[in-house]
Amino acid sequence: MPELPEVETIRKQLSEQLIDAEIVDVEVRVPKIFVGPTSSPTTLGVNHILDGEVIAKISRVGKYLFIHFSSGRGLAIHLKMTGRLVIDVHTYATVPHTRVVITFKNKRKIYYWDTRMFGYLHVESNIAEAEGIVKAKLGPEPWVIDDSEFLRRLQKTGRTIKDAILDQSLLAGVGNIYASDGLWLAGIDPRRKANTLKLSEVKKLRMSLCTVLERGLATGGASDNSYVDAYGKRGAYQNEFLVYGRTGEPCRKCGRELKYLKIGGRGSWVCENCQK
DNA sequence: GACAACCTGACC
DNA sequence: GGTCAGGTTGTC
Repeated sequence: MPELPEVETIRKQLSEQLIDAEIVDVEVRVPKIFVGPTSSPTTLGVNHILDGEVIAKISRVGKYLFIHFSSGRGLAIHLKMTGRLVIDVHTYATVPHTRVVITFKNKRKIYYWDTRMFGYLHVESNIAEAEGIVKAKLGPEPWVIDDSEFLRRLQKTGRTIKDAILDQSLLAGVGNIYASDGLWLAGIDPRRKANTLKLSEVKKLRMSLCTVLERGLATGGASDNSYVDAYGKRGAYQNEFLVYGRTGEPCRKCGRELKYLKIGGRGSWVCENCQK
């Protein structure tokens, strides 16, 4: 599900609600999702490994979330395709696919819900260090990468530009929705080889990616499929997709039919008139 | 760099 | 029955 705007929305909401909250226990319904500090799954049932931990800060790198405890320990979280983190939406206690429940001393609860179970919560003994390792592995986010650095990175690969911007080690935070929409806004064909882009096109692409990510943030994210925010509410970016998922619908610039393509195994949408 | 794998569910 | 799905990792 979630790309940078969705994960950032959740990060903000968790921060608003749960700074200084103290954990009393963690209910593990699927052990492989709540992973212990030795990188091994925990056991089924109530787990006391985080008892007494107090949330000091919640940060995000790309699509990863880091819950920092005042002890220096923490949780590294990735929601992958269908992960949700919701606060106090108590219907989640009994609904199918709730995998982990964290309970706080003030009676509040975080439910981790995930149909496909690709996501995880990793217990980290040093969360700052864990965050640093992820940060080092990932590329910069679109609003901080330098245009010439972006160009340099794109010139090193023979892949399509679509594949390249989805590569988190090249550029962090962009997923299939914002990649598809950003390429359309920049007027660049997703099938182009990344190393054929000129500096002027790279600049335009970076700006366009920033624009669509900011639009995603402003609308509370894309709830085309299963995404909901930390309050269980849907975003609205799906109502203004530029091309994502709009097979056969008219291009918002020229009115021509948008085409569906498969690039690097992922769905892609393109206006062959506007994207070159 | 291509492709399968990790899973479940929705849709044709 | 088959294909597709917002992501990442590990294999050839």
